Amino acid sequence: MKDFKIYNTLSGNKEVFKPIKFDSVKMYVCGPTVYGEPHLGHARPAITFDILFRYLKHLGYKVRYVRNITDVGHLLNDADEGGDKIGEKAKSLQLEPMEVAHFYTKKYHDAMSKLNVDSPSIEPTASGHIIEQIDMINKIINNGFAYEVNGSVYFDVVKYNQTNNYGVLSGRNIEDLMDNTRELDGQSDKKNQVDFALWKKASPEHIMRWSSPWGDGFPGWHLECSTMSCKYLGDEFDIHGGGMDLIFPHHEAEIAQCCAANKKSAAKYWMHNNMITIGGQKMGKSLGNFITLDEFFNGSHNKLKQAYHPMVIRFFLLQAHYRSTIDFSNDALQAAEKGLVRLFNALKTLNNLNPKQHSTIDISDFELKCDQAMNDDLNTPIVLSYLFDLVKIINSVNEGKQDLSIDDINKIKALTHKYVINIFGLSNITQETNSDSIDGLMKLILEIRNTSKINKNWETADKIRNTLNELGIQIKDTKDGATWNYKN
RNA sequence: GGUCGGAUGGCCGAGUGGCUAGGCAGUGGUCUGCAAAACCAUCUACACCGGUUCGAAUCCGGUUCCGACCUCCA
Repeated sequence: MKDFKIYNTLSGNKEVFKPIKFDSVKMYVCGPTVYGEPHLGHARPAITFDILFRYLKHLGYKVRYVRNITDVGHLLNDADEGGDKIGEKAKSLQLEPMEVAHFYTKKYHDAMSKLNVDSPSIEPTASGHIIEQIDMINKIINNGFAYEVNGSVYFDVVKYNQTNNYGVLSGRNIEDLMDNTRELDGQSDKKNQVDFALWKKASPEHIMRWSSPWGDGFPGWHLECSTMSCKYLGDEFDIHGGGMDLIFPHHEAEIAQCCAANKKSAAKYWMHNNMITIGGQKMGKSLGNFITLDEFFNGSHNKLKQAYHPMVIRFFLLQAHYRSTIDFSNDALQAAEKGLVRLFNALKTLNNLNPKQHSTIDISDFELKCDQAMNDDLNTPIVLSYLFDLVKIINSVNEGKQDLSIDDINKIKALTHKYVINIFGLSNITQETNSDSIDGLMKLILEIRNTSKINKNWETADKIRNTLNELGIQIKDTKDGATWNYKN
């Protein structure tokens, strides 16, 4: 437990993880804005931090994991007007904004559930914490780090930076930011371009709005995470996670808000997953190449050659380290699918191995090696490589080329269950039959085929094999007779 | 333009100053009436140019290319 290292964006180094309270961990991860179909980009942080959540629990910590739902329509463009995503969607569909948010929240939950992402401990919504956000704004104003103009409230970054470091996380310095920030393309109420909104006055046509001491409006787009993490995890908590694209400005602003309000910088460890690409290209709304999770699951996108089981996507993501970019392509996904099937076939084989008196192969250090890989900043691809070494061993034993004792078989069972099922959250994608009548039918058909084979009636035997194949059922002739399974 | 990261074999993707990552594909084999499946074995590598070192894919410098953020995004 003491050797668990994670990469902290704050320091730029791997650090030994030490929770603030010895036996419990408090973590916060930025969740989705629910205005559109959940897509591949949502899967990466969800799965990365699901693995972390599971691993921390496995290490024996009590974990409180908070992941928000952003259901407040923040401005598309912080500079001035521009619509908000949820509001725009609601207008175009002629729906109440909360109908839009609810619809996509449900879709997100469905997709996460298919990916076997565990539900976090708390999943708060931004709209449910308007009062808390207003309170936090007041704190920041009272501490002198925010100002009100025309019904909007802005964070005074320049003033904040005199006593704090705006840029601790992202490594930016304020002078560069001042130089680089674009010319205002409209009149802005902000004192400086680097300032960001804590509260925005709602224009008459803005449909998502709440009343506040500064008039009708809506909270700024960095505030909810600061507010909700403080509310449920305290002013100081252990881990804050999210995608790398959020480092600046979102997480930088969160730190500033928390310091300005509470004089404490919120999280001790900041963890960021890298992005995904599709065919080597960044996936993004603006590029129009994003593929929704549903499209992956049913193969309906024109860039996909087939449907991919959610577990294939999960497995595929685990084959890369979370801080590397990962490229999605049909070739890579098909490779992952085969690898996943092979892994689970071996686990099935493992249950039927004949133990011998002594093992001819030493498996004693596999668990240690797996643990070490996980402790090294969640190196899931290395763990998988060890698991595939075990696959090879299991198959060799099954072939009679190696022996394993009952003790060692049980050790392997425990180890694979711990990693494959509990920590990685994978499951078998091969369809198992669940119908007695199908089982009986197949048994009959295979018997008839076997009789044909004995009688050297190849025509009938092959017809059975080929027809079943066309129906999606694969016959496998083995030494011990024929078996069958559904093709994926 | 500023800040940061990357370039690994046919594809994906780890890693590291000397010791085979792994998956998929390919090739060879086992099995089979034939095939498929399954299993076993195995080939292809570290962008380019210099430097440090007994030794570099791994460290340092330079070059080229790619990407991320700076603007909504996971």
